Amino acid sequence: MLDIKLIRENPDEIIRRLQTRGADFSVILEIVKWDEERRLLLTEVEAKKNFRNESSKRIGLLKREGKDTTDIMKEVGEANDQISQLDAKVAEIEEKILNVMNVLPNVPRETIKVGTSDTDNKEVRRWGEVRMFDFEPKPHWDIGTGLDILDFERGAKITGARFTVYKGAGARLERAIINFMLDLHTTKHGYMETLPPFMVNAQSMYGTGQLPKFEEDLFKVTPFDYYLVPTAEVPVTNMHANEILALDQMPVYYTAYTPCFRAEAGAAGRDTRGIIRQHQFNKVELVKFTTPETSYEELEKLTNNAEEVLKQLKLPYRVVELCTGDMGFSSAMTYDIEVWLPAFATYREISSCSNFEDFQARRANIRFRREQKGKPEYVHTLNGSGLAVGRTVAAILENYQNADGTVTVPEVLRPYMGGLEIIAINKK
RNA sequence: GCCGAGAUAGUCUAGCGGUAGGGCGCAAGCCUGGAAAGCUUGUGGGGCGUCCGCCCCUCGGGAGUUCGAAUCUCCCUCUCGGCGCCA
Repeated sequence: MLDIKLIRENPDEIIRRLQTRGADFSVILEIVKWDEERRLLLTEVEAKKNFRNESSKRIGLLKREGKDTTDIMKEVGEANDQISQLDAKVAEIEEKILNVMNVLPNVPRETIKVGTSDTDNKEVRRWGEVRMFDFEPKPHWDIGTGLDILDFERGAKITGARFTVYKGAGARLERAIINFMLDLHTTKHGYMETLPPFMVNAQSMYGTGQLPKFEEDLFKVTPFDYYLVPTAEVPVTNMHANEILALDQMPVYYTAYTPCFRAEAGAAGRDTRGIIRQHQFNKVELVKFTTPETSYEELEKLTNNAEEVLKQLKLPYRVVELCTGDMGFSSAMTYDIEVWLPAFATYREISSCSNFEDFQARRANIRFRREQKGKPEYVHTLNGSGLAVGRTVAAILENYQNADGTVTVPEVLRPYMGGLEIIAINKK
């Protein structure tokens, strides 16, 4: 949610910056008109309410004295009719404003490169040596089925397309990665581990910006008003909804493992093979609540924390800064971390780290106080994947594959795999 | 799922048809050599305004009754206790 005061004061500036996302936002000018109309009506109806309050007090006094109140009650009755009409008009305008405000994306930070798609993204840095194979590297789905650690057919049988069964060392590898990431972030990077609900209510989805605009991307748990989480960002950010944080407890760092559920509406035909794009996948998420003046510094640190996972796994990656046209709805600035996948011969997104500034905080009403008596201000919220677990498995299978079809286990994961060094075909 | 009790400002609590009172916390002022204590004032959201102020809203959410609702009626949500079911 954008600040209506900013829109009121500088509509042209807001329009200009929003339009770098590649859509038309002249509706902002409508909002400004409605907002002015709303305030005029408010002044009018509040004067009438003042009359009603004063009159009601007098009626009380007059009745106590046993005097006649017929005339004044008639006046209040008329005022009441006008009040209910004006109130209805105000509510109508407010709804109109809110309906538009709810689907307005965040304003990109001033420094973000203007562009229309991922081809305009700016590469910030690269890390690691891309491995040269002396054999033809196989895609992770061939490696996974060859070792019988990924079972796509049974996943489809049990549930449907884009669901996969992990078996034996594959299941253990997934679990090992989760534990490794959580341990790294909690012991080295200062995050508090949380294990939130995997379903949230509509209010929480609104708070982080998934609703009302992106309902078709979510799994709804009928007949409840609950949704399966598409990312731990939703439950963890909403942990502090409607709260006022104390300055001395900030910045707040949380990490959380959750499965993520995405309908992937509109993704038909893309990444249909393998585990790159699933309806259900695991992710370890990093979430921060910061003051406005430190949020961009915290974004750098958060991104570095996610990169550290890839460094320790010795997986080559690059970091790109998303252009205005490629950024998510709620974000003001986003870094994507892309891991090298040999079979695709390209870098693929494995983490997305964003600063939402006060966009989510305003929707979810998350504030902090600088001083005991000070006015509450909105916090800045940030999050990033640290990392997507399924895609990490895919990256390990492809980058660590051997000519005989086996896969070497990255050193840092071996303690989590009972010392296993090589994943060979499942014996049972 | 059933029965009961609750939800009041940062926090605790009173009020149960006349427009939110008190305690604590916090802040400012007075007092003081300085503090504590004490006393006074303030404490959420919004609107209007020549910055002095004025007004509206807010008692879990919504609808209704009334000149007037924290208070009465109905619906819903959540919390706590008991019973039932259950990994």
